[in-house]
Amino acid sequence: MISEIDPRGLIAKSLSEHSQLDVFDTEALGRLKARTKTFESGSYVFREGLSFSDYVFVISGYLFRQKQTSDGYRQIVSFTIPGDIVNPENRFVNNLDYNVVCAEKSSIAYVQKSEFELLIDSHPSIRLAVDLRTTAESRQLREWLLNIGGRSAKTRVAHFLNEFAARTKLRGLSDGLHFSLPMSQEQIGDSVGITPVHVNRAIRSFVESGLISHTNRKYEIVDINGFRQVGQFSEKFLLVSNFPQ
Amino acid sequence: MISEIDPRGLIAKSLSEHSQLDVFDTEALGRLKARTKTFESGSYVFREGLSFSDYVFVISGYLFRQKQTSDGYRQIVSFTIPGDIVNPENRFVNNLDYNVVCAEKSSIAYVQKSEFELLIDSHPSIRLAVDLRTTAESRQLREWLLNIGGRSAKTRVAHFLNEFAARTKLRGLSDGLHFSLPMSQEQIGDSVGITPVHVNRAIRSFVESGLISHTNRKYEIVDINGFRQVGQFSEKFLLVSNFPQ
DNA sequence: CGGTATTTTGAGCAGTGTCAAAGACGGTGG
DNA sequence: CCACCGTCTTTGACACTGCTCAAAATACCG
Repeated sequence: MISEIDPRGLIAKSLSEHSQLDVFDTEALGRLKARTKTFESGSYVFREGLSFSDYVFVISGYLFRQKQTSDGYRQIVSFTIPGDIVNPENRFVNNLDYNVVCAEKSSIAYVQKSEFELLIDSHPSIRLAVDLRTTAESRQLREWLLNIGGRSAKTRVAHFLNEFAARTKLRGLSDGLHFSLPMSQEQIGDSVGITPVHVNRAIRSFVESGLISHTNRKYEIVDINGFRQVGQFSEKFLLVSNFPQ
Repeated sequence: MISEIDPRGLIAKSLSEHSQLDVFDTEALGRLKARTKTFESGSYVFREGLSFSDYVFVISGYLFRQKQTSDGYRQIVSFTIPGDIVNPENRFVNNLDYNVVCAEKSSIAYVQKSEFELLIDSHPSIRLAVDLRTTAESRQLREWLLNIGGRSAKTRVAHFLNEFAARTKLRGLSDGLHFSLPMSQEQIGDSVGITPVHVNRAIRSFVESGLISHTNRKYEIVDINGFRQVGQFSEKFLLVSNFPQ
């Protein structure tokens, strides 16, 4: 099941989302020594505040970054897809301000801090690629802020589903119209700031109006233009434009 | 009024918030050649998507970074205080995904891209400081996401006011208890995702319960512990810990 | 196959939003 | 220096989105 995914290619693909990598860069990425580990659904890959030193790449599976209020509400602040770096801030700090939890059984690769940073230092375009990924993630945070702060419950859910479709397509993990989303409706709710009951009503309304179809956790976007419109979704925020202008 | 603020010292102070700068770093920062410009309240310093090339520092005044939905809602995604870099992503991209607007009359310093990057390249601790500021800003975005997604209207407003107090204190711009907040209640609402009417009710309730006092746009936090508790506020997220652990 | 977690649905309610108007403030021009 | 005007704050009444509680139906897992 996982075997069809090429970890090294995925990471290179992730890093070349916003700028070019050449063959030497890609090969160097392929030579990284990684220790891989599998986590069950729901298990914590990182705990907030604990220090670490390795870089962590997602090989397969989807993970959440999440924070909590003092009265127990859990807010999902982003999710990773295969190829993403879980802790890019590892270059600058040695702990995280969020927890990282698996949405499903996931496979994770650990790369030593020194080894990855040596790679970055010797390959300027890999360094740029990592920096651009970080910039892109900041943009995603701001878009989520706009989504949660400024849109209705239904629109938020549609935006979230559109984002998942777009990101997996960009990474070559789906065709952008058919995908299985390994998240409960409660987790979707915690991502967009509404209750699971309301997530359900939103999704059902999309199905009823013929925008998507949905069974178990498989989604098909039937009317992509209509669905994007409902979610006020534009994939512009997923793409950062690189120099030169 | 502005004359009591030392721009160069402020920028150094901003950059040394999360790591150490030595005298040589500070002096080098002081030698930066800057072109300064004054903007009126409400004017745009940057427009989303437009390309630029200079680094922009805030000398005095408060600015918003803001985005809009397609149906016109405006979400403020962060605000800057004097000493901040408005566009730190200038190192990697040449345009912004948000607009930058003055909350009040503000003074801005432009530093040439090449000059600032030369400085970064020759001063590793300045480079680290900039990277740490960027990391800190990502943390702030995630905290805002938690605030908007997971807390009640009153709690959000209290959290926002606490954050303003804490950040200005950290930068040496207030004592953390008395401050004038140059934002309308509508702008506060757009920051935390509620209507201005509701912001007003929240603030009034804080006044009535003796947590703060408030006239015009001057605030005094009377019961700091109580007010932090109401806002579920901890300033941990403002501080990133530097290596070594 | 049984037990558990998730999805789905309903009914009632609470927190926020909407609309509207009055009061306060601050800036401007005469 | 004052009167005016526009913007912001404050307040009230009411509507509605989204939440709570609860229970049934369905899917998942060992």
